[in-house]
Amino acid sequence: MLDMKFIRENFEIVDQRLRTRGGSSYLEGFRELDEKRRTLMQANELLKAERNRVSDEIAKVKDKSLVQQQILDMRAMSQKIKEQDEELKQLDEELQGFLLTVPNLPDPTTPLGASENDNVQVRAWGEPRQLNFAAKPHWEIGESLGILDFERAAKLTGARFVIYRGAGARLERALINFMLDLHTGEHGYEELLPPFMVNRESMTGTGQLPKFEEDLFKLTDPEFFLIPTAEVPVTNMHRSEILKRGDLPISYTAYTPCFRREAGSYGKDTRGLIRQHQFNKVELVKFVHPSESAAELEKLTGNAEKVLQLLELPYRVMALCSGDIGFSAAKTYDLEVWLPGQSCFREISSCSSFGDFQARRASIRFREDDKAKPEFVHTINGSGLAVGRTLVAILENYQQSDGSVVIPQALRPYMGGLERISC
RNA sequence: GGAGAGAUGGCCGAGUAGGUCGAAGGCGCUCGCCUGCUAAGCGAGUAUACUGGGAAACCGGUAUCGAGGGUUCGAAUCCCUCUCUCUCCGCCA
Repeated sequence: MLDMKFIRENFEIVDQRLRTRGGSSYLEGFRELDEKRRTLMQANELLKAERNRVSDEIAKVKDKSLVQQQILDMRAMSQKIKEQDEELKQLDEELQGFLLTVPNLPDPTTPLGASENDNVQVRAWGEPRQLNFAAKPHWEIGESLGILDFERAAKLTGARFVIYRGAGARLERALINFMLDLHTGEHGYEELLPPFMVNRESMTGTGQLPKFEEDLFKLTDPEFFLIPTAEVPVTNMHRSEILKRGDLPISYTAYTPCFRREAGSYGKDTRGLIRQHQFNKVELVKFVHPSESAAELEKLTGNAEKVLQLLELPYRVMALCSGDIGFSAAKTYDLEVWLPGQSCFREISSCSSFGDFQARRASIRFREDDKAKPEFVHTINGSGLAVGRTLVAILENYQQSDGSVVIPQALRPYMGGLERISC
């Protein structure tokens, strides 16, 4: 959420920067609504001040029969105040609802552009493997090795689900452990295992709601939402808290399954593991001091890259352009891994800084020192990595001409020493 | 699922026959004094949001004692609903 006062005082600049996301103005109607609210509010508070003053006077008088007239006057005034309160509440809700649907300001370092075609490659690591045989896509490899079963998963649940079997299930589990061990052991993150369902407030705190409800799986009675990413429970952990300066930066890593409706993506990536309704992810989340936010994004991105490097999977780092960054993000780096089976780079991690956008929504603050007023922290998060897509990358990059798949060196300890998956 | 207890400021904790309570007291913290170190002592200060004025320092208003409604001229205090926490019983991985 953007600061209402900031929008008011910098309207043109804010409007202009938001427009770099594409589409028309996001601030239509803001000024009128804001003006209306403040005008009413001033009138209303004037009445309340008067009521408080007279009520104090009444309190001082022992014999209430002497102040019958004032009591009657105040009765009428209270009625008026009540009506205004009602009207004001509506305006507040309207304004709040409005602000919740305004996306974050793109960071000045976010490249300008209209679509993913305008994203900028920042760096690349590793040489895309040249296989001396016809590379197969991962779903063919997975099915022929008997480690991925899409058909039976469709029977159990439906399209966009999978059953991992045998070495495949173990490989997924090995990746999760490998990533968590790396981030906790080498990169200084604290491991969390949060709830996989959260309430509406949490979804609003990180920006999924109110705008993107159709992307979520929702439970009723009680109303919970299945998390689309661990970012939601982990970021909301410190919702409505005031942290100490010395606590920052806070770094958490968490494995969770992620649940996404993938509404509007019908026809896209229908085959294989790339786009599932349920997938596993190890997430990295940081709460940082505003002055450290840029550096911490670089660090977190590097932490995610490290996973790919240790697995020896070639990738490139893309800076997303203003038209392609997410609703809550100010700046985003995507890590794209090379997939020989499909001859393309695919997103395997998305690392974003949010400035104080999420912190303001979720009211996550800190004090510079014990004397200082609370300020909003900055939040940063990224996948470290999407586990299913990592498995895809391994299958496609490590496939052999005989149909088997070699296990990357770094994972073998997690696979009980297994060096190769074959039929 | 059944029975009971509770939710107050950064923390602990008073306050329930409605008004002088944004809220005692303590701790913590900040500034100053004092003490040749440390500890102790003394004095002052120390919530947040919105909003009006001001370049700013700052000054004023309103709201907030789990959340939302109600009663009242006036509610932390009374009534209703909800959420959460704790204890006991049942059930359960």
